[in-house]
Amino acid sequence: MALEKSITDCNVVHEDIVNLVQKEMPDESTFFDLADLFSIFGDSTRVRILSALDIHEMCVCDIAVLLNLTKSAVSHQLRILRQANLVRPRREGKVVFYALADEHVKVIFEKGMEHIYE
Amino acid sequence: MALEKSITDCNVVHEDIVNLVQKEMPDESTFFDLADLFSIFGDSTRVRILSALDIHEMCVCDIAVLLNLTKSAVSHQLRILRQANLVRPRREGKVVFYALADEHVKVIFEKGMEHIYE
DNA sequence: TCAACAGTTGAACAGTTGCTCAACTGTTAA
DNA sequence: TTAACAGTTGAGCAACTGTTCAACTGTTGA
Repeated sequence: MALEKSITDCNVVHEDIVNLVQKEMPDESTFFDLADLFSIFGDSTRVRILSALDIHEMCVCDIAVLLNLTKSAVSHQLRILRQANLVRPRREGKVVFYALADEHVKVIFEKGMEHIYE
Repeated sequence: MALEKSITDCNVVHEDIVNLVQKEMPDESTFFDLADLFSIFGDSTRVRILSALDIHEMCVCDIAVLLNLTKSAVSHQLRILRQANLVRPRREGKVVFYALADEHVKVIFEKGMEHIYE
């Protein structure tokens, strides 16, 4: 694939490297998906919710009290987490319990921790 | 530690669970650090830069041409990546080469991919 | 049937963020 | 010394995001 015409004001300094990297790199859409996933982890409120649910499933009120947020704020964030398949709701009467959807969350967490504490 | 007075309009529905989770959860500052790290991965431009550098070290011009961005835009993003210790600069004459700082980046990437493609 | 409460939703607002632009620094080569 | 070019930086702007507020739905129990 040829290099697209650049909007930059500089010459290609190392065309061989650019071509190599362009050939090896994943599809552009992959990066949008990746960025979307990581930006969900990029908010401390959502990360705290995920961390809490990693310990025990909780209802919206529990989370709100634990993190000192309004039910509304929690619910908005849970919607985002739900849409990303990171949490799973379970209704029991008036109460909706949320739990982590899978193990990936935990692993991504741990890798982030490792980077911070080195 | 006692539960802080909640701003929510709801009663604690499951006080035992809230207390358990509160006891087990990491420090609040941990979540700010984690969110800061992940929000860096939460932008497709930065993710693309990191992915490119994962294949080969590159100078600012190379990256700009590859991703069809201005040098300025790339430089701004590289500063953010530098400050987070995710990339490392190496000057050679007029040219500054950037490379990934460590292996964590790669691992965090891969875990993100795994979640997307399941 | 209806009051009470858990949870959801959409609009609005404040704060944040990524890019552009223009001016700058640093290095090389003539 | 100075022109040329790689890269950096700060201000400004447009787009995005998280919270609040108010109104809503859904379920329970009296």
